[in-house]
Amino acid sequence: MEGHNTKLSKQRELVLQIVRSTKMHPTAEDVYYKAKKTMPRISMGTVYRNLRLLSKMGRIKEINFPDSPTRFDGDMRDHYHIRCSECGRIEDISHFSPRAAVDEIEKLTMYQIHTVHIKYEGICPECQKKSKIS
Amino acid sequence: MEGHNTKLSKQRELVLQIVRSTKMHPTAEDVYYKAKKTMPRISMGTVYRNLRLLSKMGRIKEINFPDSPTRFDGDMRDHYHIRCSECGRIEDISHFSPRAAVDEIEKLTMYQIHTVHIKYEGICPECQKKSKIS
DNA sequence: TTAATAATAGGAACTATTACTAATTTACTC
DNA sequence: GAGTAAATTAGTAATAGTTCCTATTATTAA
Repeated sequence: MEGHNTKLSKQRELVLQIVRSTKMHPTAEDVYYKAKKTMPRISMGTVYRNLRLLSKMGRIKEINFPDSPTRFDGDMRDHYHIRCSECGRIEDISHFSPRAAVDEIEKLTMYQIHTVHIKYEGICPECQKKSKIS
Repeated sequence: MEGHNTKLSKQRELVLQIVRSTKMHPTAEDVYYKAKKTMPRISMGTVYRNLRLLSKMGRIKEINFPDSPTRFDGDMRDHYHIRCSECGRIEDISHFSPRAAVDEIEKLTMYQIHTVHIKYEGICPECQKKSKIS
């Protein structure tokens, strides 16, 4: 996997810059239309491929909420997200650790929270064994 | 929205029972094939529609991880999920509050955790206003 | 029992995403 | 710098997951 200093193709650079320069948590489509303003011939496939790669490179984050397309976030600092189940907007939550009580987050954001999703991702014991062997 | 005591159609009842009777966090497809064993003529559309409805009724939960189809969980008790990024399996985490340190969860599960997703869902201030007016 | 309502099976349609391919760009070597 | 290999692209076709549509069937209420 390429490091943070690897030179990126023009298209990849543009995609990264677009995702980084907004707090709107854009979808792939959003990124595509913004990119077209600078590079009218860029293709959707290129946008998707680069979003995927940048995400694997650890330079942007994917945000998946149910029933909506994947969104992307260029802010790699530790923070969480809150979505309005009515209008679908996604906003950042900062300055609070995951330990913050839901009450506190409600006060901070003025949202009426009804669901908390907490998910961990990692490598399970069996797969850890497998990768040691191979 | 119907309550917990509303009588469900046979198909809806079956879908609910299948999701409840496993800890495998099945996909819609999984549910469909299990359902066919009891009701060979049940259709995919029916399975999807009922999963969606049951989820909206608050009788089952949806689990969305990136790059994989939606999974369903009939266990409505407070608990969290952990996915292996290698093999994709999803397991439950119980007995720990969201406050549990990642370290503790690693010890408990033997996973090597590399990502924590925390998401809140609720209704934003603007939408709260809107629903008061209408 | 009839009329209204809800739910179904089956299949078509849709949306988000990925895969394919020929052409282009970039990087590497002499 | 020219030649060659490797990476990336644009454009398009294909796919997977999910939702929608329609005619039919089941359920409920009067």
